[in-house]
Amino acid sequence: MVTLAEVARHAGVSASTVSYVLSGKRSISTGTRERVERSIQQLGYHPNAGARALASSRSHVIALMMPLRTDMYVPVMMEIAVAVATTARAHGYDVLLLTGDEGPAAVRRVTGSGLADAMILMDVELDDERLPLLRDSERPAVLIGLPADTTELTCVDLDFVATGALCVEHLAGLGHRDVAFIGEPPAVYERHTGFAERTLEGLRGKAAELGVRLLHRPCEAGHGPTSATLARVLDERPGTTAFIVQNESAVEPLLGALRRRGRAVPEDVSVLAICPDQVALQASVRLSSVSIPAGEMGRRAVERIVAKLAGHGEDDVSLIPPELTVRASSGNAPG
Amino acid sequence: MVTLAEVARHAGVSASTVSYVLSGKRSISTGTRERVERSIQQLGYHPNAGARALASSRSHVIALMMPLRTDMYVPVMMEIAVAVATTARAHGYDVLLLTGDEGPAAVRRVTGSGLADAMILMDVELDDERLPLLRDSERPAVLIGLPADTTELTCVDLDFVATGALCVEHLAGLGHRDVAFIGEPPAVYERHTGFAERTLEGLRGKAAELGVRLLHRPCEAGHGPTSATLARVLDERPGTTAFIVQNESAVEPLLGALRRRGRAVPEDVSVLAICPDQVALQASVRLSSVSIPAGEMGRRAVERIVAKLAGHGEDDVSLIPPELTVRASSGNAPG
DNA sequence: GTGAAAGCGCTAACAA
DNA sequence: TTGTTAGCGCTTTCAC
Repeated sequence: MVTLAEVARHAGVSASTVSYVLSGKRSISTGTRERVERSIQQLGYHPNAGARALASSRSHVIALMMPLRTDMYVPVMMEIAVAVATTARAHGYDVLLLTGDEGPAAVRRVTGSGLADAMILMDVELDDERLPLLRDSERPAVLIGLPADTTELTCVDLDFVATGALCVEHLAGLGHRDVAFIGEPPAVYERHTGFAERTLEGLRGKAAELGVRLLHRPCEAGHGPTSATLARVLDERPGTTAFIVQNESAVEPLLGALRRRGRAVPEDVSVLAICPDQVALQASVRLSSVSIPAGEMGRRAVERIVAKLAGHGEDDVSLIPPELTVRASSGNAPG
Repeated sequence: MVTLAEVARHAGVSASTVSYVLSGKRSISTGTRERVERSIQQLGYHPNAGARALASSRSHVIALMMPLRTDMYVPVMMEIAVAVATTARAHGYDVLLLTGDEGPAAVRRVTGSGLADAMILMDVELDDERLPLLRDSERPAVLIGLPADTTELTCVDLDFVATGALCVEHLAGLGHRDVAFIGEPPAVYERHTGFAERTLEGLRGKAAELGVRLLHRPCEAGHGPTSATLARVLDERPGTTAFIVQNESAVEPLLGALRRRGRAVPEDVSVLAICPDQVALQASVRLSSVSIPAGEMGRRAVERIVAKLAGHGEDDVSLIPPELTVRASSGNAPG
């Protein structure tokens, strides 16, 4: 293993000079810098991460805590993770992957040991048990998702309240008066997941405002449960002319079930999805949708973290405004 | 920040004693151990990761290198990642997430800096450019997937050759003589991804052996491309009575397209998938399938790594035998 | 612009 | 069974 001392000897300078060439924390004459850089190349030197962390009390690692639940749409999680990793690298950080199963203990372990300089938490619940720890910790943290109380916390998320409102607005504008909302599986609501409740809030608020009748039905993944949910909705509200879907695994089954009942999209019923663009585009009907900006969320989270680690950057909530793309699945209410 | 020295003082013992209580590398009297453990609790001590890594030259971190490509089925990657993280934690290791975009440089960086003790690589190509580095490195590595040349390498994978053979065998046993194989998108084959080529090898070998006619068609994701592929197959081989699908995004579109053509599954055509159980179960027809044991692959990879880090464990290829579950989508050939 | 040297917190001989 | 101590490789004051 090549050490900094060996590089220093090879370049004929002191250890501190090599260190400063690497960190750029003091000015170095061009000649010296070049000599050092050449030695680094020739010897194939890589600074030892542990030694660096010990001496500087900075690991240059960001911890990313992911849920290990399987009832959330996985590609979104993955896209966030990849965006986090990529953005972090661009800022000189590596990413440590933590799964949710350790719970608050993981927060203690990682912050306590100096394994990571900061953390990003996904899948935040409204009253998340990790939050008190985060508030007390002196290490920066960013939540992807919004808890009930955001004081002393930095959060990044899609504005789901606005998303819900936007969906209702779009459909109301097309003349729909009876709208059904096909949501995530019941467990997601029972867990009080922030995004699910906030979407509902936006939906209900705007529906009340515009005099739209709204039916909310959580829905398990798969064809069977989706058909059953649809059947129930149409029994209870035969006049339903539009569906809002926030459940990737129900999108295609719903389209199939509507077809089997002879309901044409968008002539007889409109379908509006809240999902990643990829899902909207690959569905059997090109779906009008509000997209989930997963990559953008991951990127923003890292940028917030990096700013905080650099000293600037205060606590705040950064909500990404929803964007609705009209495609082939929404149209005027029939009649 | 609480240090080991403070714990030692608090417990009235020396630093090394605390260290040995933590590592278990030498026997400690029960009384001392209890005193030390109580001090650790009371002070809320967490060993500093950097210092530990520096002194022991072990970071207790395993790097996991993931592709950032999006043309592979994401839930499988994710399931592997979660299994790796969970299993690693159970063995006292953390997981560093690397995306593929740094390529071989990431291998150099991580092994050179001692950031990680070992690495796990996913999405291995047949002639992967990271392999020479891995062979030279003194740090253990495990590949999830199989390159062309496995000498000096440790690999874990589903036995895709056997998988292909098993699929043909099952269908041939049901009397099918004309089988079409709907594969991954063309890019996957052009990249010479190990699993795709090996599946094909198993398929072709067994088909030749049993006198089954096999048509291979790569297929892009989505409804449009899948319908087009199906149309082409049925034009070229009107007698096709069975489909093998190794492409999660084509499964449901294929079933839909067959329905639209009035072909009943499994009475008119059989469909056999190579996919995770979840996909097979959530499809509109419960699919006969060979499952992708993603979790098992992640677990095995970590166990191999841990064994190597402990000194035992030699290089070898660990192939998981395929398991075919017959569900509702495969049956006797018509006629 | 550069060097010398004192740690950072822990591990693992070596001693007792 | 326990203590003493010399590093591990780097950063960063302090001095020049």
